[in-house]
Amino acid sequence: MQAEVKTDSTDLVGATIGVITQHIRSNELAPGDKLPSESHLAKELSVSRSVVREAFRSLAAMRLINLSAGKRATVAHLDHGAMELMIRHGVLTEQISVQQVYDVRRTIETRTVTLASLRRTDEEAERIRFHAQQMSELKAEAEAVMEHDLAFHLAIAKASRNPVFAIIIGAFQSVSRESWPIGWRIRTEQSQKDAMIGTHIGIADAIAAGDPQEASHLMASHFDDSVKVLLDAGLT
Amino acid sequence: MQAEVKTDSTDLVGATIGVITQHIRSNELAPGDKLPSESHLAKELSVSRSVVREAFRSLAAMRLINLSAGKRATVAHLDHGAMELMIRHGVLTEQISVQQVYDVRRTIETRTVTLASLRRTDEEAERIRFHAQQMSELKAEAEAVMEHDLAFHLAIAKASRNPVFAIIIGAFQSVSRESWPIGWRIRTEQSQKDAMIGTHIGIADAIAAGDPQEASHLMASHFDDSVKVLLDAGLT
DNA sequence: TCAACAAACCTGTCTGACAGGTTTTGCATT
DNA sequence: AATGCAAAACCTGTCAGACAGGTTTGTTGA
Repeated sequence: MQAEVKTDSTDLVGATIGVITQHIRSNELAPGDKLPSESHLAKELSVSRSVVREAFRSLAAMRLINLSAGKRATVAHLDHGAMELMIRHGVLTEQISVQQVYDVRRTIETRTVTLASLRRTDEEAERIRFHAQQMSELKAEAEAVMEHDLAFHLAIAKASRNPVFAIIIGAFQSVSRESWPIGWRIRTEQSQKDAMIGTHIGIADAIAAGDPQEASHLMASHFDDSVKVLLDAGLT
Repeated sequence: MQAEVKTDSTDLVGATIGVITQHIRSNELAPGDKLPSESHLAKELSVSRSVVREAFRSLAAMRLINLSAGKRATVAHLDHGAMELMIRHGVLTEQISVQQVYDVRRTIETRTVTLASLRRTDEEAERIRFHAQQMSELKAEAEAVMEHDLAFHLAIAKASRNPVFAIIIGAFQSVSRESWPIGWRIRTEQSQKDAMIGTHIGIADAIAAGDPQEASHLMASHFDDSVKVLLDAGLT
């Protein structure tokens, strides 16, 4: 930890953020490790506690650290929360379209499903199949189907054993949660809904069977279909 | 804008963040549009200015809004800054490996290069080729080669016309900037460096020629090679 | 030894203040 | 009436001090 914040910097908070991240780096802090208290840092850097607080808040917003009342701030585990808000903001302000999100998902998920087929543990395969089956069993309740659908895709991303994929897929959840009901409603025939759920079960089977080609092929079809459905719904 | 923050919420700042994002949404604010002033919001929500300030800071950390002294806060354009810090943090705390980042890049960039081949304007093709050529011309200066390499990949992502791809690729830059020199040093023979630069020029040509298959094939090879090189360097 | 309690510490929030930077207002001049 | 400029109003960045809770730690008494 440096003794002082650069005084020439016109941005005290920014400089303080730098000191803190540097502190994490140079002390090789791991998730869960504690950071110095606000007042301690404030004294050490000769800035007011407000400045340190705002720096902490910024880092917490990006989910780099966790804050909670009374306790010291700790280094955070990787989390998709910040990116989720970012993507949501992009869609909200019309800088990103839902179609574009789906294209990214298709690109990534044909990969995660391939990796998951190769690397999944039995528990992971079981978990993935569980969500697909729940979609089938609860098909009368749209909300429940959606949640299991989202959980299904996230479980596959996690089984890919690459946390970056899991973060990105997780970040899309909030957007997916808004577009999903539209896709469900457009599939007016029960057969269409069954087909969609069937694809999920097929993917789960392929992953369990360790068949990456079949799995990625089904995943690609699934997304092609979803994109088509959303286009039919007039969602750009 | 609501008149009051939920008082039962134990997290005033969190609630305030919610009110602000809701304000952006319900007023359909676009990038550049102004937000209310801190004191105005504080009065309206019956909280202190500190709370509003910390909420603003949080949003600014995620690059959802821009702050600058004296001016009002504005809605921000999409930006990869927040995600960049997030990924960096993940690598720093050893929750993500460089290899994993490269796998994600490979997955995404074989797609962006395909899209770029199909959608690029002439200017974009020109810009992409420019960076590849600069890599060749400045091959004595590692630093310059690296910057043009990074710019090359980002230019392709932008030419894909999907901002989400550009954000993700942009977010990896800070990590790439640290691993790149290692890959450069491992390529001890000049012929290896030339081959690597040659691949970039080949990709630029394929994009200019509108040949997505050749482009994505070359990009895949490029990443296979890079991953191999980093593995040789002992980078997990 | 162990459990309850108190002290020390920490974060969350509030108030009030002041130094600059920015925008608006209104007046004076053309 | 239009224009240019200076003052006023507004805004953010930072600071100091205060107090209500929640958390941790250490001490004391059973």
